Amino acid sequence: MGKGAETRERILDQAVRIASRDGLEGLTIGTLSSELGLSKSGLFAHFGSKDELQVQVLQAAVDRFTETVIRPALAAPRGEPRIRALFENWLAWSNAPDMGCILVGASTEFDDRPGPQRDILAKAFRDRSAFMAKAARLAVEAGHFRSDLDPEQFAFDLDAIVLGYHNAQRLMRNPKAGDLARGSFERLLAFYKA
Amino acid sequence: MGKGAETRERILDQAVRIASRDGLEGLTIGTLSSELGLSKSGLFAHFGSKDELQVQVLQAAVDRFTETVIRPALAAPRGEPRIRALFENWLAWSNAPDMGCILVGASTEFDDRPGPQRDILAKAFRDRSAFMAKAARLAVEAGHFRSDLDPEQFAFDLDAIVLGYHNAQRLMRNPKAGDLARGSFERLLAFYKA
DNA sequence: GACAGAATAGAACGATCGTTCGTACAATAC
DNA sequence: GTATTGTACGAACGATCGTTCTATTCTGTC
Repeated sequence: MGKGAETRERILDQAVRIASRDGLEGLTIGTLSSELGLSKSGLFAHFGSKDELQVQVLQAAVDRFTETVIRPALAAPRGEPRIRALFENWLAWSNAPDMGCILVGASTEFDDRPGPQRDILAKAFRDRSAFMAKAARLAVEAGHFRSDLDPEQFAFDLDAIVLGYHNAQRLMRNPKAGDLARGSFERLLAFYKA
Repeated sequence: MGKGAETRERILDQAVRIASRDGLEGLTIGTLSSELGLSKSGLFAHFGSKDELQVQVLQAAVDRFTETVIRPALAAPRGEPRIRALFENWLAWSNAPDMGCILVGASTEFDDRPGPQRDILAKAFRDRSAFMAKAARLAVEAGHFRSDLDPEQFAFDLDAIVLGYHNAQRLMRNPKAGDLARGSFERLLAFYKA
């Protein structure tokens, strides 16, 4: 990896952190460069525009989500175990102060503003839904879940629980957020179990 | 109502609209004043600071939510009908282009930033949860729901469904978002029905 | 070790940010 | 009708925004 790519990674690393705290629009080239000890123009040259910086930050966040939540879940056996692993990994991600916020935050920042940022997010969320739906189908095939299960509905339900957890945990600071999310999750599983 | 209060209302009205599109931080005194045909300083004088403007915009949004979603639901009979009314009003609110976004958006903008904005949001969300929990308790008393229902869990579940709807509808533009949310809602009700 | 290209710094641009100030007009009180 | 108060404006402030230059330093190649 050349020197350029190396610092670019360092930049994105810090940028994800800032964007998770202040949102993607709150991420500023000035503060980002000064926190990294770089010059504004030096940092800017890596991306060419703020839009491109935002796009790359988003892509980095999406990649990390895949690496942290999705991929480890694939190590668990198909069916219910994999779905449980996915859920727990996801809760942990959502709780991480440096990253949990960025995708949810960006999704509300850009859901009404067309552009590449929105496109990346929409694709990432649709992919995630598709992954959950597929995991549900595999659970049906494995005999863990009822065969009349609607995979898309299952994906929606699971997504909603994690969003609810995020809100209860981060905004309301509800100490029972984890218990409530798991309660909801167990009811979901109980309903679909074969 | 004096002239001052009148323009202040006009300002907040437009401000809620802008904040719903661009977020509370994206709401700018310059654009807000120019969209209203006012001078920056004239508008500014009504609030004294951007923080205070944000606080009043948030409070206005919370009040409108109460007026649009909560109060009409209270007109429905206690128990299941009231809960159904609440749910449908809430979905409609979430879909309104001018307002549905502002509370959800602001909650992710400020969930990691202490201050009066966060306080207002956290209180509003906790109050809403408490209202849902109480509605669930009334449904138990009315004999519509099982007596072993956990009101707090019910409130979490309902909250999560609407958040999931919001995300599926606004970001993913999933045309089935309404069906999915209602499917989830019916499963919730079926589970708790006496 | 000279050289080409990439990587970074520095200064400056116009625009816009939130905010302050002094002033002018409008409404209200006496 | 005058005095007082409330309401809005215009100009300007310093700070910061994203961006564009030019110049300098560093990196890797023959």
